[in-house]
Parts: sequence; structure tokens; C-alpha cells
Amino acid sequence: MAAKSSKRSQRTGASVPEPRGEPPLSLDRIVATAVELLDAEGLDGLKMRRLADRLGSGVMSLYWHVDNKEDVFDLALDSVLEYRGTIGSQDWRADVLHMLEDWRASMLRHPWSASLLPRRALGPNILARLELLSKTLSGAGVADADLNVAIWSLWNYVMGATITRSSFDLSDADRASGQQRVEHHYPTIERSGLLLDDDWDGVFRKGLDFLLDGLAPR
Amino acid sequence: MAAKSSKRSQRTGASVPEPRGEPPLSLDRIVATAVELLDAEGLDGLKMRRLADRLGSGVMSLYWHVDNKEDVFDLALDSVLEYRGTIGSQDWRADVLHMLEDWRASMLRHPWSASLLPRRALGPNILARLELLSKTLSGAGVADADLNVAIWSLWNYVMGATITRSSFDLSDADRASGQQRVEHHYPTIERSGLLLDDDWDGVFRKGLDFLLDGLAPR
DNA sequence: ACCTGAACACCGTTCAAGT
DNA sequence: ACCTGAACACCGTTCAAGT
Repeated sequence: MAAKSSKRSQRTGASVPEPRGEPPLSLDRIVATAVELLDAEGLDGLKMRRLADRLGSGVMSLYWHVDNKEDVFDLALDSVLEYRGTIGSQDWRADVLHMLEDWRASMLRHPWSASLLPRRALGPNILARLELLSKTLSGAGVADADLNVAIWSLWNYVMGATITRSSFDLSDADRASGQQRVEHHYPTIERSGLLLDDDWDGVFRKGLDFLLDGLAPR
Repeated sequence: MAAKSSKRSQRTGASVPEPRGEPPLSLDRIVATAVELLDAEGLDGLKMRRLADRLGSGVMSLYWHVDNKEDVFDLALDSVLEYRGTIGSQDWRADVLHMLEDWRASMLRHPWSASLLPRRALGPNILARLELLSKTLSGAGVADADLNVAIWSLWNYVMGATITRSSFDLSDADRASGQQRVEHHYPTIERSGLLLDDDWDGVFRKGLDFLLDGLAPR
């Protein structure tokens, strides 16, 4: 899968046009490849040397395009948060639900992104999502004084749900062993099978509905 | 999670009072010092060598008490999540609010803990908190079928709020520069001053109230 | 403008060894 | 049972240099 071994296998002497060589380095290629690597190996799997390997370049070549590793994280994160949807139906609540479901889905497609987002400065794509959300709620009649509370409450909920799901997803074994450790010690949790529950989508949607009920303009 | 196999010996009985030097290494001392170091330097600041330095021992001495660095993280995290409160008033909603505020406060006291919690297996102290929460909600009349939804919704909200706050807290400069970048591009956000809002406690409480309204047994 | 290898200052952990 | 230094296999980044 990892098409490494791209150790520049062109030793035909003359500098003929690259037959199948790598295209030249560019910021876009670096970011796209970083996302691939992060998807495949997780947050800890992104190493500058490994990224360079995938790109068929030397490690230090990356540093001409990028300041440092944090830069790579920021760019990869924002690239994954682009919003391509539209809004403008007559139903503000449907619009909001769609935006938040899409946001969550984008992060779940790249399980490293959710836990990274709160730690980094907000990039243009996430700001655009917040702007759209604000505009929709404001247009629906949420008073200015209530707007920030609404936005941050939704942010908190979506981020918590997505971080939790994408982290727990990685370790089903842990959950099973957790449920086992629970037996005889935590009777209520044991009875409800809390740690075995995996209706993530349903839970997400129901909690979100409760929040929107409360936030809805009256 | 660490089930520290056979280790653990408590110095029983009378030995010579410590002559000014460091007390001997012990799991408890290691965990307590790790928490101090994490509080002072953040998640990235915990290094085995630095931890050993603080303890006045060689690095490798730690590895007799602990399997690896992840072990240290797990133990530090759980130690910070202990719940010392009581419940049992007649007001289930007050009980729940108190438990969740206390949980959040514990994590905010150790800003590295919130972002760590979703990534690790659930330790005994957080399980005890979940058990208490489940029991309270169940006793208040939440049907078994609704219990997991209630717990996970609250979990999502509390974790999202706490992770966000403890992360953003570290970088007020980022928020200011974020608000600056926002000007002229994101009018609704600019007008509401979303990124400058710092009524974290108020936002937390209001969103939580909305959730509880929805989750409350009818 | 763009790319590179050598080298530095780390860091977690294995190992063989000491008491 | 408990602790240790030397050594290994990394990793991000600086630097001087190449085209």
C-alpha cells in the first residue's frame, strides 16, 4: 500500500524527461500527501521523513515549502474542513442540522482531525463554517445577545461527540475490556451496557435536537 | 490502562527518617510528580528524563515502576479525575449539575487532562463518575432505553466544552489574531465578537441547561 | 528559486549489569 | 527487589552547500 521505495530509481545517466518520476514538490502535493499519511497512520504517524519518502524527495526539501511540522498540521487540518454545501432552504433548522452533520462527517472521514482542531488556531475553512452557522442562526431570529452562546454550545457538542467517536473508534478492544472491568463494580453502567453502545449517529442526533430546542428563537 | 502487575511495595514499618535526600521512588510519587510536570509544561512537556530529574533518580529507574510512558499518562490522568463529592439531595437536577461542574473543574485545573481523556481507556475514577451519573439519572426517572443517550450526550457536551476551553486558554494571542483575520471576511462573526467571547462558564451552563431540559424525564 | 546530505540535539526504551 | 549508565533507533530542524 505504502508505495515507498521511490528512492529515485532513475539512474539512466542522461537527464531525459522523467518517465514516471514524481511531479515536482509543491505545497498542494505536500498537504494532500500529509492528509493521506495521517489517514493511514494517525497523528503520531506523521513524520517529516516519512512524508518526504512518500513524496519522493529528501526530508529537507519540505522545509523550503513549509516552516515546520506544525505548519503541515495546520494546512492538513484546514484542507479537510472545506465546506462545499449550500444552504438557503426555508427551514433554518434543517440547514443547521445539515451543516453540523456535514462538519462531523468531514472530521470522521479523517479521524485525526477532530482532536487536532481545538489545539490549533482557527483556519479559514473552519471560520467559514462558523460564519455560515452564525448567519443562519441570526437569520432565523436568534438575538445577537444569544448568538455566541448558541454557536459555542453547538461547537462544544459537535466537537465532544466527534472527538470521542473518532478516538474510541480506534480502540474497540479497549471498550470491550472496559466493559469487562465494569462488571460487578459499576452496576448501573453494566446494566445499560454503556460502553458497548455504538449508536453514535443516533446519540449525536438526539442530543443535537435537544440543544436546538433550547437554542431556537421563540 | 495499567494493571501494574506484581509491583507495588509499600514501605512498612520503621525505617530511618529520610536524611534530607529524596524519598525513595514509588508509583505514587511518580504519578504525583508527573501531574506537577504536566501542569507546568503541558502534554508535550512530559519527558521521561525530565520526570526522572524532578524525582532525583535516573531515567531508567522509572521503568521498574512503570511499563512505559503511556502508563504514566494513564495513571496521571486517572489520578486527576477522582471524585470526592456527595450526592443525594432531593433535587436530581442539582445533583447532576454539581457532578458535571465538578468534573469540568477538575479537568480545567489540569488543562492537559481533557484532551487526553478521550484518547485513553477509561480508568476507574472516570468510570465511577459515569456510574454515579447513571445512577442519578436513572433514579430521577430516565427510562433505561434513554439512559445511554443521556449519558453520552452529556459526555459529549462536557468534553467538547472542556477541551475547547483548556486548549484555547493556552493561546489568547491566537484568538486575538484570529479575530483580526476575521475582519472584513466573516461579517457575522466579526459583529458578534465570537472569538473574543470569554464567558466560558456562562456558555457552559446555558448549553447544559438546554440539554437537561431535553433529557429530563417526563 | 529550489533541493540536498551531514550533523546536532534531542527522546523513549532495551540491555547488561550493579546493589 | 530496586536502581543505573551506556547504547540504540529514532525525529525535528540548522547549516552550509549545491543547482
